[in-house]
Amino acid sequence: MRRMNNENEDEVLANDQSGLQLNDESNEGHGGVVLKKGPWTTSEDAMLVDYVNKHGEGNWNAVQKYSGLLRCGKSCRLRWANHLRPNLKKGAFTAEEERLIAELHAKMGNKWARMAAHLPGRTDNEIKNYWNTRIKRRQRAGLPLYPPEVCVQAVQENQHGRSSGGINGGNKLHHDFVQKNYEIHSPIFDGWNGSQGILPYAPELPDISAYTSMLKGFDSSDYCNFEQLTSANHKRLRESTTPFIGSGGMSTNWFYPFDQIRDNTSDKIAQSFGMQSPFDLGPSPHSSICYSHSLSNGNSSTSKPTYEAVKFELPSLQYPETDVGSWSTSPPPPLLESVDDFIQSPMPLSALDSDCSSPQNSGLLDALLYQARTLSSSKNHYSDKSSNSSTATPCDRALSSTLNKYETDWDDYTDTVSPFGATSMLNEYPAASASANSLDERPTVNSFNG
DNA sequence: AACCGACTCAACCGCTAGTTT
DNA sequence: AAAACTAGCGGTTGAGTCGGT
Repeated sequence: MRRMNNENEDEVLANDQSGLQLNDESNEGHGGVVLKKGPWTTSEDAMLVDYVNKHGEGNWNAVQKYSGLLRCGKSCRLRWANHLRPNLKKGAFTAEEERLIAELHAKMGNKWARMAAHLPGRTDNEIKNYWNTRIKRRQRAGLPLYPPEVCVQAVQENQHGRSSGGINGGNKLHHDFVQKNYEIHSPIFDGWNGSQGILPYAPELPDISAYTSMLKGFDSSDYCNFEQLTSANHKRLRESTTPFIGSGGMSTNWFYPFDQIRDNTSDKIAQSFGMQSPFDLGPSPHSSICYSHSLSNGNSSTSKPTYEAVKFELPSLQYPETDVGSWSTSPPPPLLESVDDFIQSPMPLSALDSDCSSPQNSGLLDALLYQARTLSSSKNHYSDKSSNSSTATPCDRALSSTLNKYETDWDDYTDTVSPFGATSMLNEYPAASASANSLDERPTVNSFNG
């Protein structure tokens, strides 16, 4: 296919004008012409380029009529956009591009076209493929999706946005950033029901007030019809249902069992991996920033009654970007849209703030900060090893501590000999460990068994 | 050498939003 | 206002390739 040389492509075309999905009755063009599907040949490319040169882009449905191509307009547009248009950059992504993609994805989510707009010469399809591949690799290896600098930057930008106030001064983190780095699963997203009672540990759930603070302004009635939501919007919801390791049983095994890390040493490890409440900014909340960990425990014995509500409501935290102006004052849009936009809501780079649509009700960071405040004001048995600037608020200190520790842990995490590194987690997750030695994952070196 | 599983990526499909009639 | 059309987006699929056994 893509590596098929041009000669072979033309051969295919010559030998098989009627083959290769050509006779799909459902693909008739104008005048009942059967449209071709499948790989493009060089001659088809030439025809398309010729057409575009003469008529310009757009009006793709006319291509077939005027160029003689037996392709639907859609196919032509795609071929042009992804392969034929000038200034396309081919080849592997550079490190800078990869960093930018991660950064963009942290803020935009699966908005491939928007991301492509920030990566000259790259196509949405290319970025999408890259990201999906990256997701697979990193998930298999038990690595966080986003590099630490992206997490830190995102958090800092968010914090900055908050401090600068204004209606757009809130969350710039995308749901995927939240979900994949905080691993806040929703039953919508991860088949929570099937996992109830499965997880071997029962993380303390954050005070629901953290969430309610995120949700303030939301009409509770928006959350009442979950069943309809899930069925009606099944396809769209999958967008955020990035399959995690063990997602067959869901995220059940995504983390090594909490029970196994109860001694002092392993407690630290657990904290490093954010085994506490993902919003727990106490011991090592930082780790929840980029280390995936599941909230979808479903262990009812420890889950607060509100937990389910949390899980239900989380996807509804963002409004459609068109609603930015009314973010702080208007009731939320219908849940369906809320969920969809939560999943897909664009969170443009701060440097590209023109379309910044961050709501005041910021969600993740608010929850983080709220929890930080809560924890700071309560007795903190890890209290204040961090520098306590006289001006810093407890919240700031907690966040600062979070970020610092997070960076440290990232180093540990990427340190293959570190007992706090990925190795330990992978060893607790054989499936991940078994296949973790590829590409950007570091090989597992040793095991750590607490 | 053959097999097999993982990976990559081009292309397709379904859907939605915007525009035109 | 509604229907039809068009463009674009994001998810998914499947064929080819690669690397390990």
